[in-house]
Amino acid sequence: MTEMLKGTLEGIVLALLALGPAYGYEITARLRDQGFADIAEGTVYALLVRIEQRGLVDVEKVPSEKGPPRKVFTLNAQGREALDEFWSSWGFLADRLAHLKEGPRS
Amino acid sequence: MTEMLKGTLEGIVLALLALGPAYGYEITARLRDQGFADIAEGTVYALLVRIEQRGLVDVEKVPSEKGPPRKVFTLNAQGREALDEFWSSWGFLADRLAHLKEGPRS
DNA sequence: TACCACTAGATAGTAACACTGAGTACTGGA
DNA sequence: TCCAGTACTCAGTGTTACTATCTAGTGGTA
Repeated sequence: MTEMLKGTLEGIVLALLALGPAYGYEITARLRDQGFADIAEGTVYALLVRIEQRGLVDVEKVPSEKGPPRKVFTLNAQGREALDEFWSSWGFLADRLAHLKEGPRS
Repeated sequence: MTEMLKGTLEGIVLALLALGPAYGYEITARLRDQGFADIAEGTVYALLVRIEQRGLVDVEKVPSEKGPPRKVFTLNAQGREALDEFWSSWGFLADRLAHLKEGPRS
């Protein structure tokens, strides 16, 4: 399972960010709500650093009433493009897998 | 895309083997037929070594009319169990992703 | 004969990614 | 004072697919 997430988790986070800006801790919480209960915080933050460095998100520091300032991530144009590519790849894979699961004609 | 295959490719190969015994070269060809055009031969052989070492397949050497002897892989009980687990994990992931793609209620 | 294409498999080294585990920093309540 | 919750960071690890190269056997062809 953990291996299956590779590459996919990034797409999932991009999809979450497409719904609106969010900060790391919040994204982790949303992932848990979505059923991904056992994804480590460290994993999410590392992923966010990656997509920031690749320029897929805009970042803004926002002070928090509780705890250290939040790093709010907003999906930008490049990020939306990456998300589209992700959905395309995912669609291909899901389609192939669906064929394999029942009746592999062709 | 190549990252998204991690973990998934193993399941795909197990699913192919569930259709009947096959050897490496044949599996590579089948993958290409299935649309996975750019999967390197070396990748498939390495994967087959892994699933053999984990005891998911039975192996038999069969002489070939053309070229060196073939290593024919047959999915065994443990392999079928692993395949079931794979479909279960895949089902979960595909379900979550489908929710995310359109209308993320919950 | 010499060479090439096809079949068939093995292997060493690399990059990407998620995980573990620990740490820093700030707030408010018991 | 200590702990729980919020919020982020970082070093080190294991798995996996990729690239590139190599060995080996058969048959066809220049």
